[in-house]
Amino acid sequence: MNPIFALVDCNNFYASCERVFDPRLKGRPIVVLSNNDGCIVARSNEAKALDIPMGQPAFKLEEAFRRHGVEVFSSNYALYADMSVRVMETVAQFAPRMEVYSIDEAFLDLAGIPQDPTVYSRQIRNTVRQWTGIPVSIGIGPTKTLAKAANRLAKRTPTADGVLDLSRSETQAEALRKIEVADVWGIGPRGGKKLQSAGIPDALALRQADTDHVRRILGVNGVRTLLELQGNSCFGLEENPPAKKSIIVSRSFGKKIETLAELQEATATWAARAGEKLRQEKRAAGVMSVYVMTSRFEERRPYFNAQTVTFAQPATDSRELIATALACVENLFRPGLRFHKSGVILQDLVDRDHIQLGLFDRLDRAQSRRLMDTIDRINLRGPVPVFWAAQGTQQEWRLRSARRSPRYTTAWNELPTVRAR
DNA sequence: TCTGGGGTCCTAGGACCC
DNA sequence: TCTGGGGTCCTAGGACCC
Repeated sequence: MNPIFALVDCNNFYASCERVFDPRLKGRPIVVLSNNDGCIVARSNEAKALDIPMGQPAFKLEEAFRRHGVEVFSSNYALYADMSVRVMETVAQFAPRMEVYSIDEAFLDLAGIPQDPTVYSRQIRNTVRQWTGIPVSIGIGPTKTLAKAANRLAKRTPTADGVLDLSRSETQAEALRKIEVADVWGIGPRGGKKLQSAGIPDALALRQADTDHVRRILGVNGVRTLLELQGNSCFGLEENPPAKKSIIVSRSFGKKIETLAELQEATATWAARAGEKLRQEKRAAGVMSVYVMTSRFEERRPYFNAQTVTFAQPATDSRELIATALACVENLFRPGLRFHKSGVILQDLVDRDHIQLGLFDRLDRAQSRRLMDTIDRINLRGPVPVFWAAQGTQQEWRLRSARRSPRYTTAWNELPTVRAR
C-alpha cells in the first residue's frame, strides 16, 4: 500500500509553548530569543504581522519591542522539549507509523486509515489542541515533499482551517504555483537563486522542469526533490532514526573570555555535557575535536582554531573527555584575544558494548561505567547536579538568559500557581 | 555591550591502488 | 613515441534542515 504522508507541524512552536501557561499572552505579539538572548528564533502570528524578522539580532529591535509591547522571552528548552514529548505522544495515538522529524514536527502514515484524511487530520489537530494547548497544522500528500508543501499552504490559507490535502493531482498544480521555489523542502536560498535564474520560479515550474537540467544545477538532491514533487516518493518514513554520527556541544559565552582558566572551565562544561549525551545514546567516541573562536564581529582579525584527538580506545568517561578538552584548549588559547565561543565535537561513534580493547588500556572500564552511570542517574533526578571541578563554580561566562519563563512542567519549584481571590 | 545551536549529506579533489 | 581507466578512501567545504 502506498503511504499517505501527513506532516503535523506545531504553529510557532516556542511562542505557543509560552502561551499555554500564561493566558495573559493570548492575542499578544511574542518573540523567543536564541541561546544567549542573541537573535529571534520564533515569533507568534501577531509578531509576524508586525514585520519582526526571523533571525535578527535582538539588540537591534529593542526599540520596536517597546513600541509595540512585544512579549520577549529567552529560550526555555526544558519547557519546549517537554511540551514536544506531550505533542508527539498525543499524535502517536492516531497512526501506527510515525517519524518524529524535529522538536515540533512529525510525519505520519495515514495509509489504511478508513476515514477521509482531511477529516481525520482535523480530529488529530483538535485533540492535540485540547490535550496540550498547542495549535498544529497538518499537510497531506503522497510524498514527504508534497506533505511539506501542503503544510506550508495550510498555515497561510485561513479557509483551510489548519489542514490541507495535496493527495489528488488535480489540486496540486494550482497549489504548487503559490510556493516559491526556494521554499520547497530541500531547495533552500542558494538553490532557489540558481533555479530562479534558470527560469524556474516556483514549485510547479520545478515539477515540470527537465531532470537533467535540474541535476546539472542542484545535483542528485535536486532530482530527488523534483521526483517527490511529481508524486514519486524518494524519502520514506523513518520510524527508527539511525544512530547519531556525531555529537556537538557548543555555546557562545555570556561575556567575552580572556583567560585560559575561564576558557577551560567553559569548554570542560561542554565536554561534560557531550559525555552525558554520548552515554545516553549508549555510544563511545573515537575522536574528539575542540574549537575556540573570537567573534566574527571583532575589529581585529577573527581567530578560529581547532584540534582533533583520536582516542587509543573509544571514550565514554567524562574524566577522559574533560582532560582531553582541557589539553586542547591549552594549545588553542592565545593571550590577548577575547574569546566568544567554544565547542566540543565527538565523532567516530561506536556501540559502547563493542569496543575493541587495547593492550595498554589502563582505565578500569567496569568501574568507570559504574561511576558514570551513578552520576548520570543522580543528575537525571536532580535537583542538585553533580559536576566536575574543572567546570568551575563561578561560571561568569554562562549564557545570558535574562527573560526565561518558568520551567512550568519540569521543575517542582517552578510549577504554575493558581492564586485564590 | 549585544549577531544561536545541533545535525546530515553531497561534492570535488587528492592520494593511492591495480 | 606512447601518457589509460577504474576504483576506493579521505578530507574540506558547502549546502540543507530544524
